[in-house]
Amino acid sequence: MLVPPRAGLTTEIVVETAMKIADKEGIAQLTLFRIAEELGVKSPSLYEHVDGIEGLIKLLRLRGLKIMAREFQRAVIGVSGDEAIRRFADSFRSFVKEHPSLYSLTVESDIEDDEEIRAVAGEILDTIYAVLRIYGLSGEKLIHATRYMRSAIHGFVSLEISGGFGLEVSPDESFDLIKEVIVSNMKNWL
Amino acid sequence: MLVPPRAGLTTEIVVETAMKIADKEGIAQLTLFRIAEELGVKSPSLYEHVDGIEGLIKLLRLRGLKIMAREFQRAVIGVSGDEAIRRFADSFRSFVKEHPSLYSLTVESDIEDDEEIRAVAGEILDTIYAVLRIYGLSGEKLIHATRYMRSAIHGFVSLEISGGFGLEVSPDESFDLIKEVIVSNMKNWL
DNA sequence: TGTTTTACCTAACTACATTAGGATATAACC
DNA sequence: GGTTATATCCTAATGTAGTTAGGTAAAACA
Repeated sequence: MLVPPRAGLTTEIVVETAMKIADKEGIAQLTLFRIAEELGVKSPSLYEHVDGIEGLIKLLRLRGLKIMAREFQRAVIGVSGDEAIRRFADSFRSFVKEHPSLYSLTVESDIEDDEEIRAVAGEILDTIYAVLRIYGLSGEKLIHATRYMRSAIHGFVSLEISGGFGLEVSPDESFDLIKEVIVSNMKNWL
Repeated sequence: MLVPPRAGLTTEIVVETAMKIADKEGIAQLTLFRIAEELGVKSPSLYEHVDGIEGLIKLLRLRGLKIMAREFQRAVIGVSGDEAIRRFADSFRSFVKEHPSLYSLTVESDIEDDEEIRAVAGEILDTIYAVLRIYGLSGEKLIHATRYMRSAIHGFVSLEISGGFGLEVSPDESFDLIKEVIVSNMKNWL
């Protein structure tokens, strides 16, 4: 049959499709109508698989955090110290460039009560902690240093994807410098 | 008359009201209907004063940038060097806490073709340049250093307002440390 | 004072999210 | 294999928001 009587959707397929639309066409284009069209069904049918647009966005947020957690862990496996920081920063930036909309969703956590989301976010934090503990950081110092590193990297990539930097001067070079600044700050944290 | 026949609106009043709603109730509540209700008119009437929701948001973005430009300039008047950096950072954070929604609008510039917006954004950059030139920075070094400082401060405050930090460890203390890290980095920029 | 302009209105249209209820393919079971 | 049950899809209809068209009366002006 050219048009199968059932599309054979799953929550997984809907989330995957939503992710592609969000990252390729922007978050504004992410409507149930648009997703349904892409999947060859009508928008009310999606309610069988996701809990409305709100529920879908929660799933996207979780998906984004899971990908980040995985990529960050892979990035720092087998390395430590300065090189681990550089690889973490690079994998962070790569993720954001590949999934700009997904990333923006992961930031808008808004007092997240979802247990699973909290767990994956905790995994990401643990990866950072593992990297920074090599520098002798622990306790509150570790927390402050982590906040600093997250701020600098998140700040850079979020300004970058929203077009906040001019392009006459190379953003790659700026990012390289920022990585080195972070590295040197960790070597003798206040 | 209890109900005046004309509300006597101006673009200014509409923008001001929109700003209050956005910052107090969140960007999601910022609808023409909500603004009209607040002003005692019907939503189509707003089209006399602003160019739809899109035009209103552009005005809000401009308004946000103008306030920022003014506050940052005032913050660093009469001081220079380390203290100027600290005051800039503090006024940045204060603005974002007071106008979280307005701030988020200023970040989503998206290849802004608006000449006025570009001009005000340039003013803000000039203030930062003026502060950092004291450290002997110029040319590309100045650009890189500026990007670093913006990234760290923007990163911190945007993570902070979106609830990205736990509260067991004081965010104020983290921010104080970040300011000192930035100061020391400027003293011997790479 | 008469005329024009402006600021508001109602009515109506579009887009999107959502719910209710129905049809049938697919799966489960006998 | 035939019957039943469930799940997946549908159409129809509702609510909210943005927007446009066109009307009316207040305000500005000459």
